[in-house]
Amino acid sequence: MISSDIVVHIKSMPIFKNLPSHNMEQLASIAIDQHFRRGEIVFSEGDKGTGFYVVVSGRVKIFKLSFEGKEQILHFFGPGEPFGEVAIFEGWRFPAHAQCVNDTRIFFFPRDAFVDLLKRHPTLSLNMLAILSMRLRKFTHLVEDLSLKEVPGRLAAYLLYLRERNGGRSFFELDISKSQLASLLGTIPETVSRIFTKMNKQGIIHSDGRHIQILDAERLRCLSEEGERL
Amino acid sequence: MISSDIVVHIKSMPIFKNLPSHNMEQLASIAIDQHFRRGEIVFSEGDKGTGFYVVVSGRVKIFKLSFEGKEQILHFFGPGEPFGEVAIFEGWRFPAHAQCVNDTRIFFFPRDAFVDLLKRHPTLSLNMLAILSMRLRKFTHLVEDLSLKEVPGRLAAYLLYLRERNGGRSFFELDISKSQLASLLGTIPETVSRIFTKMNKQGIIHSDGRHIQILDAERLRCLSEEGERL
DNA sequence: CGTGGCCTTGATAAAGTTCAAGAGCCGTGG
DNA sequence: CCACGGCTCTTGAACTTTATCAAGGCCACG
Repeated sequence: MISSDIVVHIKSMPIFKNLPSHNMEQLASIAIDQHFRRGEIVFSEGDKGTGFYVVVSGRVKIFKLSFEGKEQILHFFGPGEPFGEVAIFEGWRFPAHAQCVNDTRIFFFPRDAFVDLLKRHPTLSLNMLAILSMRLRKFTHLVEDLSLKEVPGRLAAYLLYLRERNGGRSFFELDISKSQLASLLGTIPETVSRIFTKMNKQGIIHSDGRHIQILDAERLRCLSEEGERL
Repeated sequence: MISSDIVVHIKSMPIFKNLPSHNMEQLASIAIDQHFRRGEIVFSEGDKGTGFYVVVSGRVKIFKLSFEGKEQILHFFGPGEPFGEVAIFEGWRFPAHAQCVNDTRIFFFPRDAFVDLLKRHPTLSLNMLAILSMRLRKFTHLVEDLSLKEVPGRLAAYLLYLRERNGGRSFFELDISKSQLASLLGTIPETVSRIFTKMNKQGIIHSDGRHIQILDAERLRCLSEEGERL
């Protein structure tokens, strides 16, 4: 007897959208319910991947580390988002680290049972293809940012993204610490701090701790899209 | 009557590996044979994608441009390699530009017919998933390089990669111009040139034009993996 | 033999990182 | 309730890396 709780969660996951109900139950029967504390590692770069994960609640960050310990965050994943799929289709080893940012609940789907299901359900494959495509698109953006924009431009883009994610409201909260933000933007906390200060002084934003208010969205757009200088 | 030439090429493409023969013919019947001159654009960022492409011969580069015109190359694709797939599974628009580096022959596969085939052939879906996964892995590397390594480290990594690709021989040729190499490494030709000069002076490599000989592979490894300085 | 492309080299400037110090904040425990 | 230690964040100054600008060399091709 499968916990109906698990089925309910699975039904709400975009990756399993449009699947017939009995498949949801199959999935529930292979899912392994896992709980992690804030800071715990789900997997490390190079680990063998024997399946993939979907976040139920909480948040996971995927990141790379340099020799000196500098961190580059590749993604944050929240409820409903899958991660670790690359290792099941190709290469077998995880290309980066995964760590829980909060206390987090995760379903783990073992590879073989899942691939079986994929073979029998084209819908599921197409969902998966769409997810990987979306991720590729995101990476394309990240590469563009890292190589073609300077840090103020990346920060500006991120603030505009946050505004969008908050329904277009110009007043919102940072959902991550500034150090994590630095790591996401491919820089260090000091640099982020200095840029925040400058943006405040120039009246582009008003920020206090994690509270951000965008005062001059047009200016942010110029910074992010046209390489304008601070 | 389908040109048997097309079928032959399709059969040799990894993406269609393990497909039954009659599907190869179906594919051949929907493939559109295209020819481009060196320098021609296949598609531009933002264009609507109505299908995807596979290189038959020649070479295509996928890249992003900054406002000031700086170029970041994301991939080079050669014979047998598909590109432009992201737009058919998600988002509809190409996230980057595609341009032919040489005179190039390409097969174009229209979206709908291809998705049809995907739905009926799990093998094809799994091939596709593997390809997208490989690409994600490559991007992970690219992001790591751009954000976590300095330019000498990236160049070192690229030289070691070239050596590997040449069956481990320490003497080989650059397959792209140094300007293109700069663009691939996320920097500018001047910087690449200076680093080559330094590596030569330090006896790490011996290079003359496009001919490269690796003299101290261990040193290259340190540069690329341990952040050692030139 | 001249012209255009690509590559090299040097001087200079900008952006970002490192190092170091200190401010603000919060939960714990005396 | 206050003091303490441990965070994260901020700020300043020196330094490193890389980009920019400018000039000149090399070579292939017409």
